[in-house]
Amino acid sequence: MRSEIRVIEAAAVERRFSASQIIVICKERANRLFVVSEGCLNYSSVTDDGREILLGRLVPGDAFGIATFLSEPGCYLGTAKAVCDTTVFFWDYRLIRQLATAYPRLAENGMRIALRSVALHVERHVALVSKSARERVACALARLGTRGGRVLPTGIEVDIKNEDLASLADVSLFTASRLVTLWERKGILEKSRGRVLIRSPERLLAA
Amino acid sequence: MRSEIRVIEAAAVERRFSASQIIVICKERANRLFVVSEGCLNYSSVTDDGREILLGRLVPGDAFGIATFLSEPGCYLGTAKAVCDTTVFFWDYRLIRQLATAYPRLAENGMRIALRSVALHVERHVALVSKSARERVACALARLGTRGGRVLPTGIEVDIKNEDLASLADVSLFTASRLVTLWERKGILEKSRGRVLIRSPERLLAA
DNA sequence: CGGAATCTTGAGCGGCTTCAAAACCTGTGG
DNA sequence: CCACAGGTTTTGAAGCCGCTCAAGATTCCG
Repeated sequence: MRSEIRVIEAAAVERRFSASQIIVICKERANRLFVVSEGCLNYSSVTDDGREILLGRLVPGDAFGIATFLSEPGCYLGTAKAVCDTTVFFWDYRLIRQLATAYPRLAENGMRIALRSVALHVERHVALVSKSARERVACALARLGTRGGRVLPTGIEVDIKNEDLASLADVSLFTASRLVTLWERKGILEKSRGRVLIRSPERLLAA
Repeated sequence: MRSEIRVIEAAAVERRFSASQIIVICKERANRLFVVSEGCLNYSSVTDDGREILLGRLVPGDAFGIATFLSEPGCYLGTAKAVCDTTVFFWDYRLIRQLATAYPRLAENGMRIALRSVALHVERHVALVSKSARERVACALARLGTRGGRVLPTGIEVDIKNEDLASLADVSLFTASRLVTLWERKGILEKSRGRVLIRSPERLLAA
């Protein structure tokens, strides 16, 4: 089991992407499995009229390209774009299939990731239908903080533009901006271009 | 391969549910894998304030309880309730785990189902954010027609209440009703209590 | 310094939702 | 066979949340 991991790790290729570089494109054939190692990236789909919809923010430990586990490979469900300098590991399709048959626990992990993804989407859907814009933005910010936020003595720092935050919470850029400045006035957080410092996650969610 | 299917089928238990009976409950431990054999059922989650959100309409061939494929079993993501008289096959957790290790193709099918589910949720999410209520209801109705609709000489018949249609399209009951009566006036469909007869799916989607 | 991103702020409006009430359909039991 | 009760559907009127649009302010970087 320990040795399994060593073999799989040894087979990985490491690649570095700089900010705003694109790693995979939505709807293209999924011929690689990726795992984020460092940095973070936006995973997004697009509407018919070309607007970008953030499906999620991927941080170290997150994977995409799970469709590589299937015998007839599917497609990437989103476009992955590096937010900051980011390194990923990847495995080619053939390789993943071999490893997955050799080590069934690998395939099971893929399944676990896929199911968690379904659960997240269901949760987001329910929130979108039943919660207010304010709650959704607060929740999105808080989640960004707990996943991939830098812990500073003064609070939790997150790299996010208002536009991306808006898309994550399914809200217009303007309402996101208004909410953030409102919270800043209340001292719940501090905002600067492309970054948010969350001083009090509790008060954020309580609002 | 042929024999695999026979073994798996032989291990299944068949069960009949009558209309509006509940088969599994949201968030309970997933200790069975189900496949719909006949009839149809609603798969739904709930909001904090108790409103029901339809995640999907399951028809023969559809499965739920995929979390049984994991070594530590997860939960059902929704409550399954029979819409009409419905029969399902199911396998207990232990059994599925044994079958899945004996026949890797079974586990792969589970993965395929999970990934399709993610894709469907992404599609619905994008539609919810970018399309109008009218388009979403039309699309939901059309999908109901192509999956599990009865083909009649005069059109495609679907068993659906306005309330359920509304929830599937993420629209209030009232706007769903208004749209359906509008389309009825135009001759695109006919509505009666709990049933819709789609005369022209093309004109429905074109609207 | 200039230009490009990003962010703020205000005003107006519109698509849906909400609420209320009435009409309708369907099966049930007297 | 009729009346009634339950669930379902229709319709209207009112209102609001969040979006759109426009313009300006701010920050960043080459």
